[in-house]
Amino acid sequence: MPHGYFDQHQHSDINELADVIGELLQNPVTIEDMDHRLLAYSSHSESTDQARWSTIMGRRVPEKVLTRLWKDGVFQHLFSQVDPVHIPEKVEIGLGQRVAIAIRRGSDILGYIWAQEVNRPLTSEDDEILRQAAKAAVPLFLQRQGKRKAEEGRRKEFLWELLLGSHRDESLLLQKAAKLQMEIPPPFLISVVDITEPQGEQLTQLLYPLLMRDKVYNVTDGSQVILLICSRKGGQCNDGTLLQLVDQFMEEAFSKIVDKFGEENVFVGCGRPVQTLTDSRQSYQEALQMVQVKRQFPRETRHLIHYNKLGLYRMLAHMHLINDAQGYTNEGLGKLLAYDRENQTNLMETLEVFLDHVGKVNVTASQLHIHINTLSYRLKRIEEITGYNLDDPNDRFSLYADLKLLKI
Amino acid sequence: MPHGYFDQHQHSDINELADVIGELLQNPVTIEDMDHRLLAYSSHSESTDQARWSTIMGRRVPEKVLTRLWKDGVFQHLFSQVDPVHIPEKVEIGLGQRVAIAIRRGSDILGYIWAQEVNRPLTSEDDEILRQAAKAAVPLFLQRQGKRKAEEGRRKEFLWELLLGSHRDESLLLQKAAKLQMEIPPPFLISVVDITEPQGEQLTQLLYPLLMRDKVYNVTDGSQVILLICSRKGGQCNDGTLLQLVDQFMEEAFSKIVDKFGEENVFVGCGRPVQTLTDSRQSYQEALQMVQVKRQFPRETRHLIHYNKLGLYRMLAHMHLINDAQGYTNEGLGKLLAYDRENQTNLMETLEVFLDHVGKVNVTASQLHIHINTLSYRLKRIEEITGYNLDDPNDRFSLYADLKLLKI
DNA sequence: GGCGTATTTGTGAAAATTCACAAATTAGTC
DNA sequence: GACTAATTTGTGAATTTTCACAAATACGCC
Repeated sequence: MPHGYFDQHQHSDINELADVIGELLQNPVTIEDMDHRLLAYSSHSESTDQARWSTIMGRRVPEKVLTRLWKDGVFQHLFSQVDPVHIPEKVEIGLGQRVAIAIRRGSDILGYIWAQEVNRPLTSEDDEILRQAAKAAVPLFLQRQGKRKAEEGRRKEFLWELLLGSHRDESLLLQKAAKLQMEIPPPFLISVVDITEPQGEQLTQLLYPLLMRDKVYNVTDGSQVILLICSRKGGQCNDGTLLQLVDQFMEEAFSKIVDKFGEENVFVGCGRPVQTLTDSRQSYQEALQMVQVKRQFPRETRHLIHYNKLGLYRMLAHMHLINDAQGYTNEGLGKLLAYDRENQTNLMETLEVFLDHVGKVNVTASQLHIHINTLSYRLKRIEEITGYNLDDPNDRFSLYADLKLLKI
Repeated sequence: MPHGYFDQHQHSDINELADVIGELLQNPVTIEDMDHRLLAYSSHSESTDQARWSTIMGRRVPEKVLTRLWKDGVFQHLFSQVDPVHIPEKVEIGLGQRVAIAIRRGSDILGYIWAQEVNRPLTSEDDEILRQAAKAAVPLFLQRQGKRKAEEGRRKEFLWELLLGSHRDESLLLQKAAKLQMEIPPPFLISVVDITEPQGEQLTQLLYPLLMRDKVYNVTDGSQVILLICSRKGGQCNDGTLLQLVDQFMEEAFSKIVDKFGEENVFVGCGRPVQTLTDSRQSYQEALQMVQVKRQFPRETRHLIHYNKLGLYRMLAHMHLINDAQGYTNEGLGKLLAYDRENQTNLMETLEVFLDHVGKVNVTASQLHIHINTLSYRLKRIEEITGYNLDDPNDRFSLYADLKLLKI
């Protein structure tokens, strides 16, 4: 019957626990939460490896190490079993030989304990120590989680306040943010991720690793997840680098979500970068507008992420209103539509594909599965019927805009 | 000393005068105003030619006859001399041999008297009769002109009312129009002709023959002439045929004006066709907007006449407002502008010419007098600097629109 | 002056576009 | 079924576009 290593006292401090484990194993120990942020590390040992050093300095496991361990299937092991996992040395990422165990409650993983093997190799006896250590850590994690939950609630409340309120007093908002320990160095922006079918909560879970890695705050609203994104290193970040960062973030996030839900169900939009918390609302509105536009024009706006590059689609709603007010209709397109209806042709589609491919005939023809001469014939026909000249930039613009407007 | 043929009585009626001349000359006589509208014709004679017959039936000299007489220099003769002009037969236009004289007061020409030579040839004695007849006609013309002036004044007043007032009661307007004998069968439209330098009055004079031929009412406002244009045959005219008619009218008018003042000084715009007098204002506003836009974008809108085909330029002012309100700027173009400034390049111009020629590289290159590979290099550079993709329709339209917006 | 970078021009080959013309196909009408 | 008109596809040649690569030129900087 095994010894009860952690029976004597309830550990009130997680660092204390780390020290106790370290002493028992006679090796350096670190404890991380589920997002690999450093929670505690044993203090007594002097010798360590590059990976542990970086983790402590950065208060988080380096990305490089994490991705490598993912690739090597270490985490998959940790997820699927209760026992410690022995990991051989991986020189390329500065990771010495070590043992890891997941801290779990039921099927949930709360965090990890890592033990190096620098002073002595770890035996199966040590595995038992780690098993018990993982159990002993659970109450500490739950306690921590409780605090965090409450704080998260207040943070989310504040985020909604930023998104919806129309504020005047920037300094008041800054104070609130500071009280909630939310660092939001400008510039930042608001992004909306909208999924047709699943609940936002599921989405958040999916994105969780990403949300943690970059400086992102989030709230959920029905099928939407709303993100506030800023750079970790505030000072050196201008609008351009923020957009780059978001691009990168979205690329990863998007592929994850699309894998799960299918591209046609996912809509992502970002408002413009803003400098003040007061302007959060503006950025949020823009992100919302983007999502709406992308639902209406999924194909045309598929590759768009940033509000500033919405181009025509930024104007479309306004143009629709103006046209309504003026009683404007594009007579050429009207005639074309009538012609299509009367003759069961599809000149309208032909025109749209043509315009969507900036007038490249071979691309258009192959897209429509027609002979290139057929296309050329149809285009001539379209010019005759509409009275527009496809070689005139303004006529092209009119047709493109009015064509898209017809879809509203 | 010559006989005073018309001394005995003041002719109160112009038809009476025509009959007296006809009897003296023993030949058919017609009297026309300066615009060749029939005012009177002698009644006694039975034999006549095709030209006279058409003139009487159409209450105006046929266009065919007029243009031929212009070409043959007959009118030039009539303008430059006080004596009658003898005109040989012109079979092709059904014009028999005749004599014509201008009715003048000082240097102004008020109208014409025509005498055919069907019953007997006209001698120099008859020329004297015509000279005296022309003199005798002057008071009748002045009297007529006086009436017309007053009526014209009331008509112009009414036109301004249509253009500027915001009316509710269509039937009231119709009544007024009827009282002024202004037939305005719908559809009609308002057009504005704007000349940079000369006074509108001069312009009206230049256009006078055209104004008379088609159903056009006009008023002058500073450097602008405002026209209300409708079809003579109201019932059969729909919007499309009206636009065609206007095209034709403008083609002729435009060439006349451009010949005189140079293309860069002339701006013509037409509002949309409307069905009710109440809507005149709308059409007028559109015509005004067109003229304004054409001043701002003379090259781009040179060939545009109808409001409905303004395309992008119809939206530009609105878009400008929206952008201002949103604080939107096209960052790509901003970068390009900065780049041009720092490196004394002209990528901006390159881009504009490229877009103005719907992406045809050879046209663009020749327009810019550069090698085609230079152009291709610059375009690649433009894409790099702006971050826009010239093969993306939305990007293209954004650049096109925002480029033109920069000029406002 | 020399150096490196940005820009322009040249060459040539593959691919795409334009155009005219002919043949085949389709659809509607009598 | 035969006829007509509209549409589609095919062929071929002249022109244009695209692309890669090399050489020449321009410009700022040390």
